[in-house]
Parts: sequence; structure tokens; C-alpha cells
Amino acid sequence: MTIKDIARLSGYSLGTVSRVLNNHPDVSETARRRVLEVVKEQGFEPNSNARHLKMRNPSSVAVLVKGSQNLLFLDILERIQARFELSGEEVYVAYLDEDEDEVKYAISLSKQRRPKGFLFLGGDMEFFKREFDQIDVPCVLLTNNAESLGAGNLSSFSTDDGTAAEEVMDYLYSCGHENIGVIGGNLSIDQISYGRLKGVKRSAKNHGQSFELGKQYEPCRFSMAEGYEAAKRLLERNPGITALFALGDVIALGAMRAAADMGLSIPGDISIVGFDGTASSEYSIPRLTTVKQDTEQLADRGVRTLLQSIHYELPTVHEYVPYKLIKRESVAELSA
Amino acid sequence: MTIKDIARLSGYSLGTVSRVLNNHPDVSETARRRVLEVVKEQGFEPNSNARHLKMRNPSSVAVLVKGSQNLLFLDILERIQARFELSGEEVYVAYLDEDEDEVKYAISLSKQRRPKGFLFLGGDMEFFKREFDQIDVPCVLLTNNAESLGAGNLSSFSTDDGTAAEEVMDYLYSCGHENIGVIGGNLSIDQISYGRLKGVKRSAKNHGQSFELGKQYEPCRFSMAEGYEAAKRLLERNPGITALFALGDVIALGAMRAAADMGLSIPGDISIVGFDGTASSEYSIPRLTTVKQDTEQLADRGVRTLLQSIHYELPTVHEYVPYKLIKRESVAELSA
DNA sequence: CTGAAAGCGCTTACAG
DNA sequence: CTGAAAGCGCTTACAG
Repeated sequence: MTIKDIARLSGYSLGTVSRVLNNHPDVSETARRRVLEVVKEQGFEPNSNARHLKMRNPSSVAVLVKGSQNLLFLDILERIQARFELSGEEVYVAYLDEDEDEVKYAISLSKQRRPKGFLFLGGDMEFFKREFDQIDVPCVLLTNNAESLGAGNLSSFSTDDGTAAEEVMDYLYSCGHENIGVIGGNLSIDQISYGRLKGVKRSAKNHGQSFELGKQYEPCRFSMAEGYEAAKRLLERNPGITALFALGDVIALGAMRAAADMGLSIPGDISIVGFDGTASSEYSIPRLTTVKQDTEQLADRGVRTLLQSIHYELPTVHEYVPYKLIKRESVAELSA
Repeated sequence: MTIKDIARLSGYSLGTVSRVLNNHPDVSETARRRVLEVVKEQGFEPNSNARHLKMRNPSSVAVLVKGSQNLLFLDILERIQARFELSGEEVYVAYLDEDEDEVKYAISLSKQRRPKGFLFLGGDMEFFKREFDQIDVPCVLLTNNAESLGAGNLSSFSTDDGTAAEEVMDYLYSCGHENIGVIGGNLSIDQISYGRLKGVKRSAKNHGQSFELGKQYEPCRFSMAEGYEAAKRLLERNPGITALFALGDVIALGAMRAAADMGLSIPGDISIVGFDGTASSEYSIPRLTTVKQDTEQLADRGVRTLLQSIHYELPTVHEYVPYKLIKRESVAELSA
């Protein structure tokens, strides 16, 4: 069943059928009705390969989600889709693996589907540095700051990770904690954890405290299992730690379990703080104190900016979206 | 940059370039080397639209994941991908919304890409009844039993939800609980919750206990937020409940929080059981007693069966995969 | 408003 | 082993 069959069945030509299918204005009402009728009764669906092969002009907007297991992104994505729908934009979303090269993927997609723009949900600056210059449509990166890249077609909205992490540490110090452990991420400058770690060190310095990577930091990937192991390793290596700052909620959840298994009560014996503000942090026992990233604003401003730069010539922007340290039940004040 | 440019640059013809790109055996080593060299230096990537437009013969296998937030599916998917990779099969995976029509999607994909087979991760039997007959390649459905559909090209592997639920209830009764509440899902016969609810009723009957939907059941979707609300509603309506069986782990996690907020200790004042056996159930505080679905077997047998029915003419199978009631910390024995 | 025709970038018999 | 040519199912100027 092709457009040709529809043409034959409806008594119109190939061209007319195509025009009806694409909502071109210059088709008679009679023709439109008749063609649609046949299309419906045959359950016809145009072949998108042929369509994209011909169409030189851009169609939809593409959203690239980095890490299909990342709950934070899934939250943001939901709202992004609603937003685009409101604007009547067609959206193509692809879920990439956590380590996949999103820029390479975008380049390839550019050739196949010619999207009007890209919205990156998370990204590795390493990849952007390497070949983002091969992409020429407007783009927006969410949750990472892309200012240093200096690309003319890439805006970004993110949380000020450094300041947020600093605030977490300030809070912990103000509660009387001094030996604070940090877990999660790694030391690579291109990774999201890098900025958070910088904030940690800044706060330590401001409080005249030392922060020694070797004694107080343990890297790990973003999962409960790895958070569990990392917390355990760090706590065993440095039993004097009274508070743990996990650079992600899932890591924090794993850490809470590790502490419990070591016979430590939370927050009685050890305080724990997360990062992200996902649903799990709200329902855990005890409720997790965490940095809530503003997913609504991230989504809204990301979508608005992308749409605007598709339609007008605009300078790129790189802005922080407000975050909020939500104090819940997993942190205790240390009595002096 | 098209295959034509590569032909010109390499000094070979269009056909030869295409054959190199598709690993056809009848190409001289010299030609292959030269073409690949040009392809590489130009960073050329063939246009997949044109490719799929031409190729009449099926290519990859398609995996349709129902609900991109469902952690159970994400677990299974990971292993499925590894399995297919081992067999050298190309996989195309699509994430659908929880309420999207996976069968419609498969039909459309059939026309565009002609996959050799489909692997459905979750599904709504309602949609299968409606138009699965339009799909003619081999298919496998995971986590739902499709036997009643009687399709000649659809096998299924699932957990015996009814028996598992029955075992949960038996266990709860054996611990001395009598007023047991159940939350999650809905009463639709096409939904996964239906079978579990049947097991619940069976167990009640076997124990000479009554199970009144109105008093002991509260429907809800599969999320922590809804689990929280449902648990609260049910517990308020029927304060005598001593154990809660949540038809999904995420629901159970929400329910645990609700109980805690009502001042109930777990399992001291109320016991809670989940279903699925996702990672979160292992790391929660207290650890959640739950039915672990065998994601490994589900994935392995699903992949194997699909591959076999692609290559040979085989009768369809509908089998249960063993589950396991994992007794952890969220259930207490009631002293008589 | 409608039709005939060219062409999008590939693959694959068919000759040689 | 290689090339010339047909054709996959569409869209879109170009005429009329």
C-alpha cells in the first residue's frame, strides 16, 4: 500500500494525494475529502523513509536524553514534551546510553532527519569540544553549563553546581560537622561532579577546614549499588566522618542503606545529603535532605530559548536556574 | 556528501562503494581498502532513509519498551541488549509512554523498517486484541501472558502473577495477619493487576478469610506519589489493617512513607510487601519484602525464543518464569 | 486546483 | 570482481 494505490483508488493523481497528506492549502475540498476517505479506509500510513529522503526542509525538534535510567532527566523530559506539544512542535526523542556520544548521534541525526534544533538533556563536554562545530542548527544544553565552549549556536541552562555544593557544605559545617565525606562522580574536569567538588573545597576553605580528597572523597557512578559500596569504603577508611554528601540522590539512597547496615542511625550517628531532588528523596525513610534542581524552569526556559533561536537570530545565553537546598530529616545538628 | 561523492573520490563506481559499505564478499581487497579510506577521511555516513527505502529484506530486531519510567523494564532491557549483541543482532529500541498503543507503533514500524521480529516489554492486551493480527513477523511479549490471544506468531514469558500474589497472601496469613489491604493497579481484566488480584482472592478464600474490595482494596497507578495517597486513603478508611500488599515496588515505597507519616512503624505496626524486586526494594529502610521477578530468565528466554522463531518454523510458547518471594525486613509476625 | 515528471540517496539484479 | 541502470515511495517545482 503506497501513495500510488491511494491515487488509483481515489481517482486523483499522485501529486494531489501527497498534497492532501501534507496539508497543502491549494487542494479542493472535494479532493481532500475523497483522498482522506480512502486513506482512512485503507489504514494507509506514508513511508517516512521516502518522505525524509525527499524533504530538504527541517521538520521536528530533537531531544537527546543522556542515560535512560536518570530519573532527573525523565522528570525534565516529561515537561519538555508537554511544552513542545503546546507550541504545536513535533518532537523526536532519543534515549542514549550514559556513556554514548550524544554529539556524534546529533550529527548523524542531522544528516538523516534535518531537525530544526536539538535539546540535549545532559551531556559530556568532552564530546562537545570534539565535534560540536559540525552542528549548525540551534541547540540548548540542559543541566550542564556550556559557556566555556563559546559556540555560537549553543545555549545552556543549568544549576550552579559549585554554589549549591558549597551551600550544602556550609549547612553541614553550621550543624557542627567537621569531618565530612563526599561520594560520587569522578575528578574529570568535563564531568558534572567536577563543579560540585569545587564548591565543596571552597566551603572547606572558607571554614578553615581541610578537605583531603584521599581521606574524604570516594568516586562512584550514579547508582544505588555504587553509592552503597562507595559509602562503605569511605566510612571504613575514615570512621570519624559524621556527615556524608552524596553528589546524587541515588547515590545518597545507597549510602543510607550502607550506613544502616553498619549499624549507624540516620541522622543520629551520621547525616546524609543528596543532590537532585528526585521523587525518591521525598519518600525515603528518613526523608532525604537534598539540593532540588528546578526541573520546571530548566524545561521551560530550555524549550522557550530553543524555539526562539529557531525563529529569530539571537545571541546565545548561558544561565543558572535557581536551586533550593531542601532541609528534611537526614541531617542532624552535632551538639558541641 | 553521498555515496556518489565517495565513488568519485575513490575512483570506483556507485555499486562497488555500496557493496563495500554492506560488507558484501565479492569485492576485491584493493577496492575495499581504497573505499574505506575515503569514507573515513570524509567522515561519511550513509543516509539511512535511502537505505531503508530500498532494502526490502528485514534488518534488525525491534524492542518496544512500554513506560520509560518502569525500572523493572529497564533492568530487563539492559540484559536483552547484551544478549542480542552476543548473537550479532542489530537492535532497534523504542521507548513508549505508559499509555501509548504499542501494537499500533509496531504496525507502523513494520511498514517503515521491516524488522525481523518484535520483542514487547510489557503490553496492554486490549491493544493486542484490537489489531495484533496485522503483524506477521515473529513476536515475543515479556511480563504479560498472551496465551488467550491465540496468535500464531506471538510467544510470551511472564511471572505467574496470580500464584505469586497468592503466595504473598499465604505468607501474610501465616504471619498472623487477617485484615490485609491491597493497593495498586485497577480492576480491568486486561491489566497486569487483574491476575494478581485474583491470586489475592484465592488465598483469602483458602484461608477462610473474606476479602472485600470496598474495604481492602485501593487502586492506583505505578508511582510513589500514587502509592502514598492510596495507602493513606485505605489506612484511613480501614484502620484495622495490619499488612499492606502493594502490587508494585514503587507503590510499596510510597506506602512505606505514608505509614511512617501516620506514625506507624514498619513492620512493628504495619507490614508491607511489594512486587517486582527492583533495586530500590533492596536499598530501602527497612528493606522491602517483595516478589522478585526473574529478569534474567525473562530476558534470556525472550531473546532466545524470538531468535529461534525468526530462523525456524516453531509453535508459539507461553511460559511462566520462576519468581521468588524474598522475605526481608518489612513484614512482622503478629503475636496471637 | 491538478497532473506529469524529476529526483532524493541508496541497493541489487543483470551483464560482462 | 565491477559498472550501468532500474527502482524503492515519496515531494515539489513546473505547466496548464
